Amino acid sequence: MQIFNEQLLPLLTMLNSMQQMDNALQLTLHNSFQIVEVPKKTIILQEGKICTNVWYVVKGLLRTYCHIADKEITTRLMHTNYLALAPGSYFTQTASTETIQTITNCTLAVITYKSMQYLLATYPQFNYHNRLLTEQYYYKLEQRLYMLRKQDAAAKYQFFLKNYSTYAKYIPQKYIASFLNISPETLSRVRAKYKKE
Amino acid sequence: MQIFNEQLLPLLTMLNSMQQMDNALQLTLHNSFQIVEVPKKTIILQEGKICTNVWYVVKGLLRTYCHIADKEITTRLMHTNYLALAPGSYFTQTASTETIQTITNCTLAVITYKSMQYLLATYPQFNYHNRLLTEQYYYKLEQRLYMLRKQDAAAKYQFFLKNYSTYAKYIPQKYIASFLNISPETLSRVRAKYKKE
DNA sequence: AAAATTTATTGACATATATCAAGAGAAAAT
DNA sequence: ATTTTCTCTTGATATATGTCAATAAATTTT
Repeated sequence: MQIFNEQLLPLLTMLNSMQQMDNALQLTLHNSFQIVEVPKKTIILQEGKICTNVWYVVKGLLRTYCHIADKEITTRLMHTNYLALAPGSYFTQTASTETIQTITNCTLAVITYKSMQYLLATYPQFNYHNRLLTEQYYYKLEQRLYMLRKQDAAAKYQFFLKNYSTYAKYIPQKYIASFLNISPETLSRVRAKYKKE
Repeated sequence: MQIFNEQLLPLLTMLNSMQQMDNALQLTLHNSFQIVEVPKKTIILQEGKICTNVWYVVKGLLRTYCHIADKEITTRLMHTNYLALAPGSYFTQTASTETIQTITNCTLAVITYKSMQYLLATYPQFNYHNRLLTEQYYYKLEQRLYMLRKQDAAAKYQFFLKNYSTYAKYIPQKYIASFLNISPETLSRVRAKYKKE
């Protein structure tokens, strides 16, 4: 019996819960990953480069950010059990407009775009898992879009609390502010008001 | 040789360009569609219902809208060669928070969720096309999210002009305004300024 | 541990956009 | 064709949030 790396078990379990993977697929997938330890504040994908990896977050917190009108905007917050990538770049294998950076020290499982393409071509079944994952990430993206449409700063912050409360204390407020598309000062005031009540 | 409905040819061509479909898949897919004519301002999916169809837009314009803080917000604009659905509802087969409505008279090709699931289960290859489509729609969604982060109303309107110019004149301004997350009055002022220059 | 740097808070003020309202224009209904 | 309804425009005003600045707090570096 194959001994799987326990750090990959949550990922494999999640994929198997969608649809049991054939042994060959599961084994090859498992062996395609490489575990890496990354210190905090490390850039793992630089804007302008092509995203040729997917990073499965075993442990830790990351963010993606980009520049809009000269400002650094945090566009995504990624935590344990999340797949980190720059979708726009990864899907089309063109230069990324986003940078991916660790916030805390992280344990990541890396798989290359090439390995993924091999797996998808060799095990047609794997397209199913991939489609479901893409659908899930589409749904999450839609939730963030709805957040940006919310009435005011307080409502946006509530969205953050609801979805990221577990990790809230590890994320600098200026990141949260740009993620919510409000100024750090406004976020500070919203939080101050919250504490009072 | 199979005679395909010419109204479905652009869709089939597009899917084949991703990866040539086997004859059986192509034929079954083709025959799973039903062509319908829908008058303008018709609701084809009501908020609260489960989205059990995908509508391929042969001809015409549609929108999705939802309610945020008692206001009707247009969340998507869909035109010829687009796949119309309520992703959040369709993917999970739960009640939709969005309504889908025609703007103009439309010719639509309808396929049911059930047929799609059958095709995906019977022809594993089809998961590939589905994943690529989901990726494409993910990318478009991301573009709309970036739009909402733009500096001011004028920049948002520019996004609209760039992406929807062909259809602009058929879309009531109040729909455009809520799509861009600005008030109709502000949009009117932005446009007035544009005309001057 | 102390110094230096970064981040968060708080106040004062500026500003883009929302809201309200009234009239003009366009589309739909009779 | 005329009336009715809906949509768009334009002005006046309100307001939430951005910007600037100065201090406080926290984090990082030496």
